[in-house]
Amino acid sequence: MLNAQQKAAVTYTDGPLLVLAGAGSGKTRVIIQKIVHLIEQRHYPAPHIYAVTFTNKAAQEMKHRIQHILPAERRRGLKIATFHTLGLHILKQTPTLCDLHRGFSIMDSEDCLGLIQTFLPPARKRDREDLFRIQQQIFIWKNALLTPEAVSKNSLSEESLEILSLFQRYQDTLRTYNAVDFDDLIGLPVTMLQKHPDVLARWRQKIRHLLIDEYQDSNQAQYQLVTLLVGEQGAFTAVGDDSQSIYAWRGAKPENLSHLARDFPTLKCIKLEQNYRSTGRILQAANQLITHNTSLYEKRLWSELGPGDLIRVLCCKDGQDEAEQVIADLISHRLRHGQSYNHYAILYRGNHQARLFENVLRLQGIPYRITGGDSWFARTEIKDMLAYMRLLCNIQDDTAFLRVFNTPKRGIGATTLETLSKYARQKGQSLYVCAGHLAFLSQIHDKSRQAMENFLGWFNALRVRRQQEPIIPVLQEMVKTMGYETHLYDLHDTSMKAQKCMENVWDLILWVERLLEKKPEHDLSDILNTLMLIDIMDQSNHSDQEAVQLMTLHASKGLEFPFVYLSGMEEELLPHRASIEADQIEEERRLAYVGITRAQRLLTLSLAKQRRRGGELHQCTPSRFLDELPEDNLEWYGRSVATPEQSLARAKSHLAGLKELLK
DNA sequence: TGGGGTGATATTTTT
DNA sequence: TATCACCCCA
Repeated sequence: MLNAQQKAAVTYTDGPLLVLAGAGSGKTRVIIQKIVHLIEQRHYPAPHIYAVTFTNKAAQEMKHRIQHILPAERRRGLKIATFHTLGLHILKQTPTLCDLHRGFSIMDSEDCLGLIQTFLPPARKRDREDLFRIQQQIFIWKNALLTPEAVSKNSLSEESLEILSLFQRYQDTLRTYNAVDFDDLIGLPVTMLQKHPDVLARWRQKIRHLLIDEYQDSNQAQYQLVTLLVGEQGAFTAVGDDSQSIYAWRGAKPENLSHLARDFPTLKCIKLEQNYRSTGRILQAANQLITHNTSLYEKRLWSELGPGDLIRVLCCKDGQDEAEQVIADLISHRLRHGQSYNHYAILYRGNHQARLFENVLRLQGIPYRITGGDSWFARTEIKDMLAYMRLLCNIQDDTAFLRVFNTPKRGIGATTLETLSKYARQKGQSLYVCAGHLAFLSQIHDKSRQAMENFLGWFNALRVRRQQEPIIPVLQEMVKTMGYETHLYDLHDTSMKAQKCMENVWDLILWVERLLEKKPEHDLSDILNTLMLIDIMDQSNHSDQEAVQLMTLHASKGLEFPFVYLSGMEEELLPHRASIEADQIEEERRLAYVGITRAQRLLTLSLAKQRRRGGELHQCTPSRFLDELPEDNLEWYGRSVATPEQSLARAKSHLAGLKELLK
């Protein structure tokens, strides 16, 4: 059953609609029901409805839920995807209008960073901070939809001027590689649609209603894309909550919520304030915390679920102790209440905090699942394989070539590569293409030439087969003949590791195969691009074997769990140090808000008195956010403020204990 | 192949 | 400090 506001949001189709939905107010439900309403009641054909989310997980969840409501034939052609996937769809329709060709590659942030690195003089290559600053600036420009030319019109500092020239070179290189980065997936469609009204008209016809989840996370470029696609009449439903805006660092503009009212005068706005998720005390705590922020939209969440339990605060000695206490508590709680492990979540600010918990969980033999952290694609063997596949599809992709040409080692060294780079730059063609030129081959030593010719012969044969045969056997053949397994055994000191890597390689092939089965009309390059945007782990996560969930606060948004442990409630960690310095406490507070509102029935906060950070042992102060919670709702454990005497006494007794043990 | 030692390096969040 | 890549030796 829907409440009055939810129902209004679902059935309103007269114009642009903004739904301000507090945490746990049934936001996703509204989107799903609205899709159903559009199809069933308003007879929109499913292919004309597009729902966009920001994370794969959210998209996945939505697809999953709609499967249970709409029969397959009714939802055929319905699009539920991330913003970046939408951008990819648009690019794929008309790549040439964006200066791309069919089969273009997507490069991830790491690839892009590596690319920028190649532009810098060797002396600067090692300065990570420098590198990061450059990437960040380029990212900011791209998200403001600025071209290098546009940027150059402003007066710039010397440093910015230098970054600008790198930006220019970066963009040019991507285009010659026939590649795009993540930001291009949004930016290129926007500029293209602005320039080509006919294409825009086609897309407007195709997308008769656009639904956008977590609208507060959209950035400038994404806002532009939305306004273009929905046209003046504004056939869209945007759902968002400014209190849950936690992606400002990635360019998200929560102001986009209010910009909608400015750009669409007929915008209707509906607030959802009834929370169906959490018990009263948890909700009160969240409400009170967020009042310390200046928010764009006033709202007050309320719940009918009763007050529920107190929020517990576990004060721990250090990070290790925190992990042990939390997990001990979890174990006993589970036993006492006969709960299953997947009803528990441990949340934290940064991925590195997962380690301590992971260790203890493993020690206790408790099943757990970590979301986020290093993705599959960060693994070397996966990146290697993807590079091979990318090159197979797109021989312009020099980044892929650079990875491929000497992995495994083929006796083609730095000198040869340098000669090749020079030659290729002169010719203005890709490395792979040039590598086959006689004019180049004659310039290098016999041994290198032999190696290069062998490699090219082998790879070209694969490319020919790719055109004519089913792709999977070709890929399998490639893996078997490329000598990668031997390379792995050389690389790793244990055969165990090498075997594991090889398994990953075969898993990847398996994934490609499965994706192909699911979408038979796709070719390898489509699959590759899909893989770049979807983390394999997201999908395998669907195996719902029971396990405790570990994830960052960011990753937890949109999810809910009966029992939540929110760890690391300390200054410099939950308001993160960098955010304190950058004066971005409000975003951190929203992050805490997101964490608290994940809990349905029981929330446990934990903090450590000291924590090792880098080399040093760091004394921690409890998070200021703890002071901002209603004290009556909190129940403290172990809050003995240790005076020096107490510490001394504790140390003595500890020592005595040790002596006892030694006897 | 596997064990152990050394030295460098990291610490915010993600498509 | 803890981990990881890397290297050497058995």
